[in-house]
Amino acid sequence: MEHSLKIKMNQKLFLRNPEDSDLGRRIIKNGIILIHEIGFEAFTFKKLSKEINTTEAGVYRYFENKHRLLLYVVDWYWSWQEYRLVYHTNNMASTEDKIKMAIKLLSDPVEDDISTDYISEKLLYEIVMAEGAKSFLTKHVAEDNKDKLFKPYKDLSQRIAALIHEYNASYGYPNSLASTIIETAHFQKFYANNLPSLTDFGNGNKDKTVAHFLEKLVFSSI
Amino acid sequence: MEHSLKIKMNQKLFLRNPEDSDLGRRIIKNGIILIHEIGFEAFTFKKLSKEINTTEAGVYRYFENKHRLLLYVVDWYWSWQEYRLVYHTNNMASTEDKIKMAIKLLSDPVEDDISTDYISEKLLYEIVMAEGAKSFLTKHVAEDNKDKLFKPYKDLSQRIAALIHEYNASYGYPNSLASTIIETAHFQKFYANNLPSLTDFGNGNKDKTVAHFLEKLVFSSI
DNA sequence: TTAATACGATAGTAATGCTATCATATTAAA
DNA sequence: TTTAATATGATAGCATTACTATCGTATTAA
Repeated sequence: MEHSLKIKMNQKLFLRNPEDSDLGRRIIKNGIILIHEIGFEAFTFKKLSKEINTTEAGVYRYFENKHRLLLYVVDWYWSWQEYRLVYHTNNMASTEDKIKMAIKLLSDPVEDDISTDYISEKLLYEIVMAEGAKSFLTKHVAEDNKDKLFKPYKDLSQRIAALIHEYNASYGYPNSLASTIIETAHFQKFYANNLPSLTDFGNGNKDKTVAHFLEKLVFSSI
Repeated sequence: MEHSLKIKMNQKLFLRNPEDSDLGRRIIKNGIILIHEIGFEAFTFKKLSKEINTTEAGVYRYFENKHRLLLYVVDWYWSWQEYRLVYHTNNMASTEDKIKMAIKLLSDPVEDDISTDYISEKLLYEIVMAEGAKSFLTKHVAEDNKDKLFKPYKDLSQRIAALIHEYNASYGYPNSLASTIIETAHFQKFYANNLPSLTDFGNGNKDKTVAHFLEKLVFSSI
């Protein structure tokens, strides 16, 4: 049996649905590759259009601007993470195990899976680590939020918050703890790669991992 | 007695030291105001030069580009926070109290203090909340790090890590916990203001604060 | 008194972030 | 099967951004 994961994306993210055409899928696929390669600041639609043999105007027909494209791929990533969480905790009895699985899925290195042929989950993971915060650190965060552009992130966070509540209903900060887990998983990885003195995940410490750090943090406090 | 706080800034941050001239101080002062007002993406040296009645070239004589100016003010902020931490924990006997003070200083609303007439700490705090991560989320983070441009942040983090180690020498993740405290304090504030469902700090919950959330988190796990 | 410097004024240039128009190929509807 | 709609390619254009360079003058330091 072939599995093919189809994530329903918010219509406000795009002008024309990139899933529906070859050009659209090339925009997503090579957009991810190019953002990963040169960084979101240096990334332009002109450069992308050259990579995929179309014109700048061709890309603009799909996305209003590069920030919307970033939101698209970041949203896709969070939806994918939520799907993975549901999938991997489906048959689990213990809430503790479910929370541990959530931490593991957010912290462990991501490998490409077969779910979508034109999206590299591994590159997406690195993009979210390095550029993810830029999707909401803008002056138009309020309008974007009204358009529900952060829903996938919130859904994931709320799902984890619900697990925390299930584990201990008297704990006072399930939502903050959930968003902290998600942010910290990605930030600590970024630090470990780029500013390692801010972490304890040196090359010598094979036993010390982001997942273990977060597990201790979470289960001590809830 | 008049106190005047002088923070020694990394020479690589600027081409000409902005502290040394009236124009330089106007660049810093109004740079902070303008970044706060329109956001770092929309901020340009041309707009800033108009505000302070100089020319674009005039600003470029002080800073290579706007990212360096952001680094300058962010570095200033972290140095100021470290200074505050040292100052406020100076006469404390208990390590626990010192850690609580660190959390408090990073989490509580910042008010302008008299330390520097041309820098608004309150605006800086909001800039760091909304734009701070952009100072290191770049493709040139490695070179910037070599130039020690993140030293103030690291110094603050290491000082907190040292307190954590002092409190419990057997705890395995003092550096990661310290950087997590700093990041989380600012991120949770940003969320509370902009994406409140990711937090538990609604207007109704006067007793629930970022400081209390972090205190519980930290002292449960160490 | 001269020499250095800081700054204002102005110009220029490549790249960015778009918008608009027109032609053509393909697909869908009548 | 003709017609109409749609998607893409090709090209142009334009305001803004992100700089760099030059020149004259006022102020300051040697």
